[in-house]
Amino acid sequence: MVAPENELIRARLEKLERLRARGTEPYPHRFDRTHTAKQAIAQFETAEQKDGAEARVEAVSAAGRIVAFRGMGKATFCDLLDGSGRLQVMFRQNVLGEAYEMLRDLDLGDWLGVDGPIFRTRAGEITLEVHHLTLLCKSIRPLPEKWHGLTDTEARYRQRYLDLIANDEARRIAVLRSNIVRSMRRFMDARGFMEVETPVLVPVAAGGMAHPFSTHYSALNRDLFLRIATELYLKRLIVGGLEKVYEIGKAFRNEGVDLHHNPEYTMMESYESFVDYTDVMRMVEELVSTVAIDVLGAAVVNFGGQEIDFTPPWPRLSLREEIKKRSGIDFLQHPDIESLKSAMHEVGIDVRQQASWGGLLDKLISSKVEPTLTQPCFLLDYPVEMSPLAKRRKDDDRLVERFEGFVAGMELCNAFSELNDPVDQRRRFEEQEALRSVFKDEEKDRLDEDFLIAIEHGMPPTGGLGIGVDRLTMLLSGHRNIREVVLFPQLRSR
RNA sequence: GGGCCGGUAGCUCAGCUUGGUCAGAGCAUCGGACUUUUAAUCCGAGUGUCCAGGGUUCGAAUCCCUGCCGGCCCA
Repeated sequence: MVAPENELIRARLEKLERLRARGTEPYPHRFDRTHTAKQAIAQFETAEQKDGAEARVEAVSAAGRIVAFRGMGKATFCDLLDGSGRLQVMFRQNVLGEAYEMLRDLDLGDWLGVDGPIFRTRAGEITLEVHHLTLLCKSIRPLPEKWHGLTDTEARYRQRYLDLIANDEARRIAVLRSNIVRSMRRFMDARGFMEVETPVLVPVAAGGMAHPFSTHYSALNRDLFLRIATELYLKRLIVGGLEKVYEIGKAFRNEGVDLHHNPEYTMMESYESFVDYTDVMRMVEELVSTVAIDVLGAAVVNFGGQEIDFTPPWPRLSLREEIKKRSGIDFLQHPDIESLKSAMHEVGIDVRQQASWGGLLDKLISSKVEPTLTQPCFLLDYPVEMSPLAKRRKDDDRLVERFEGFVAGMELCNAFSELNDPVDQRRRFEEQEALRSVFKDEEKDRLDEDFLIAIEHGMPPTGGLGIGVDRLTMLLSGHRNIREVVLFPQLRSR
């Protein structure tokens, strides 16, 4: 039993009992709907084009939540909200007779099924004239205010259903995100990739540099981690000969929450045999522009007042050159920690938090280069220290064939020509393990012995990619805050 | 982790500077009128853990301290 915690709920519970007393079932099992709001309106508009003012569409049945209620005595107007949008419906006493009385016990928030013809009112709104109404669900808790809606950020995140009811933008983002994911799948499938699923619960949180969540599997009495990447499992499949695979799924990072980070986030990773990172670059720019056109109808989007154009090709920028251009520092000239640290200090970067060479360079990139990358572009050729899974360049073994895609100052994706030399891979993992024991506060990749055994069997040349679905949704929806594109973002418990 | 801002009715907010008719408004709700309204309108009514706990005071939504939750900025 719901406690009648206040006047508003008590009043609704009374109505609920009144409805039951009059023989109305407030929670029926099903309803036959012929039209969504959008379809009903579209069909009427089509009829109007043919018949003009005489237009009428008969026998429509629609269903939705009452989100506005305008009673005028013997006539009443309601707005019903369904998954497609709003539909105004009109009730008249002389049409409904006894059934009109039910309106007294309806409230904003109730779900209603209605049947009747569609017409256009004097005020010009396409409206369903209700000949028969069915209560589909009685709501006993009041909705947010109709005009200002729900603006409290915390309530919008904690009770996303209210946000979805009250705010068109919340619905738009949810639908957009779904369309983006569908479009990505279609793109990958069309290119001959197969979608696979790999474990979320893993014995080693490898394949990236992040602090993992840990858990315990009771049946096997074994500690496990939530994956931080799908990379190493997908590459095992490449070893197995699946050639072109991708996975869209959650990865987890046991780290802080900010504008661009949620502890669980969605990535698409893909691996393609026989290609290198230049092929992956072409795929990424095509993927993103195709998805943009698919979901928005254009490859140009407005993001925070700036026009961002995803049309390929995106500029390929050398990481080394960009850093030099923005800070004057050539990282190849500073191969040791102290030298790099003092060079960074000289250009005004706070280097107190970073201890390792890779950590410092990462900071240099994020403070001097990333903010300048507004239009889509790729940064190429990272130092081997920060990229233990990528293949070295043929012309310089201090650098690897790796790129990251940036848009609006935000990292969108990360990709490389995958390292398939098992001896070098083992050495790189060992270096990461060594770095981690020295720099305990910094995340380094972890050695995954099973993965090493896999690639010792031979992995073909492979181009791999990881692209953030949340980030892409932010870019295409125009929101800077990841919490706007995640339906249920992580919050502190209350 | 640091700084700043916020938390008052179901929702959106005012009140806090200057402690004392300050428990307020609009929407929503309740009662009444109204058969083409659309933030419907008109008449009348009731809203409450003022985030929590402690302190100062004759007296605290208001001042002080601590905590919780959220936002923004920085690290």
